[in-house]
Amino acid sequence: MTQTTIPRPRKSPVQARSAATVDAILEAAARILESEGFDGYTTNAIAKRAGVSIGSLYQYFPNKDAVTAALVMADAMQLHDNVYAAAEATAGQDFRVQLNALIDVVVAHQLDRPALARLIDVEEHRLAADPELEAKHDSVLALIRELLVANRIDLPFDLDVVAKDLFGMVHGMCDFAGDYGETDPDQLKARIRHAVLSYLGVPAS
Amino acid sequence: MTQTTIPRPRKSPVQARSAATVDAILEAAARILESEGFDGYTTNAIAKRAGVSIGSLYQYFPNKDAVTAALVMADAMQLHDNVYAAAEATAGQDFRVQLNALIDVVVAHQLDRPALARLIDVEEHRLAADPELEAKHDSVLALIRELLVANRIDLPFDLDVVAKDLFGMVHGMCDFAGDYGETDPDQLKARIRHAVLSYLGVPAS
DNA sequence: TTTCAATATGAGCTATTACTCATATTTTTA
DNA sequence: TAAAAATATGAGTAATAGCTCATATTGAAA
Repeated sequence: MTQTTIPRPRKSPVQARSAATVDAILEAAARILESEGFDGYTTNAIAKRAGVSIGSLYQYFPNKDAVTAALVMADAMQLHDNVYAAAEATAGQDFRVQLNALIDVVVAHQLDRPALARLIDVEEHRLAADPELEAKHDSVLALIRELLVANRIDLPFDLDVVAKDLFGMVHGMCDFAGDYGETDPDQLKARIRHAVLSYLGVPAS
Repeated sequence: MTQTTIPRPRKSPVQARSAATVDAILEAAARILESEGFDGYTTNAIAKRAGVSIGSLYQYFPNKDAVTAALVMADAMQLHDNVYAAAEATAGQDFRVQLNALIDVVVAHQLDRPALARLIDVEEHRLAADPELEAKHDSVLALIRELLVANRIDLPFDLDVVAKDLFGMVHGMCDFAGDYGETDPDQLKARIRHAVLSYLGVPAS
């Protein structure tokens, strides 16, 4: 059964081998979710694929949801870090360049392992809200907002919700493209850029 | 356990009372998914909430996935019918009016029971592809495409993918709005209209 | 080297859940 | 009204999944 309590690691690994165990568990969990979906996503299967015993899994995670929560958090951190790296790499450049860099990161994040990304989204909703996770999300949205403010984007909407809209748009378009087996990511990216730029009222080039 | 075989009703109800039983089961399934999520979504719980025995449930559905598939299909048909009704009601009117009518339908469909809509989406992916279901989806997309063609929308993209993009955008924006607890649907609708119209290059009014 | 903490193991317990089936009740048909 | 078909019942079964715990092994500290 799934718990509703906030899942936290039971103990922190101090030696190198236990850190490797935790990593292996998370990677195995991701791969199972990706290849089997929720059906095959059992703690015994995760431990087996990770090459560790079920007992070891429960040494570092109090329950199954804790494994999932760690997976969700790792995913959020990766997106966060990539977004910030892209922003830094394009700082001071043309607005469109900056925006494209961000779009590239988000699209890549969604298209890299589409099935996994989708299931992580689902689990994110099911699990109790984790303040640390929310902070990562808010941080990403804040970055986008700042970019809009700095470039004097003027819309009849609050820029906070505009940032969310952009994120939602990109998300939704990626999901649908995946659903319909779109293969060319560049085509998709071009349309997403078009959608974002036109929403913001920025001339294409 | 979940089956991967295509779920089909075991037998069709012929008397009125059994049709009522089937309806009660599907409504109960929807309500449980909505209020408890996947955790509480068990066949025994569905039967109980529907006020029928577990045996009755399995008279009309060969397995649990068949219940879910029926739920998914009902949802798709509702959207399909509403979209076509809206198109018919605004036929011949201004393009923006027609488009707004469609947007209203899709947004309403997504916001009416947001948690349910989301979980139905998830199940839709997990279940084996049902040709009848795909046909409903394609039919909706085709309607949108026709609307674009009839109004000579000219974009550097194939109108097939444009229709999907629009759907994805609306979907994603609704989901995100729900996530962040947006309460005013009119505000959201205004932004979605803006997003769609600007993507299509149609002046606002 | 000895001691102790950290880590790893996996058989097995408990609870849950999808699903069956023998039986009972209701409705239709003849 | 009698027979047959349709529908409803729910205790029970088999399988599975989350999780524990007594024990073993490995590494660090003294």
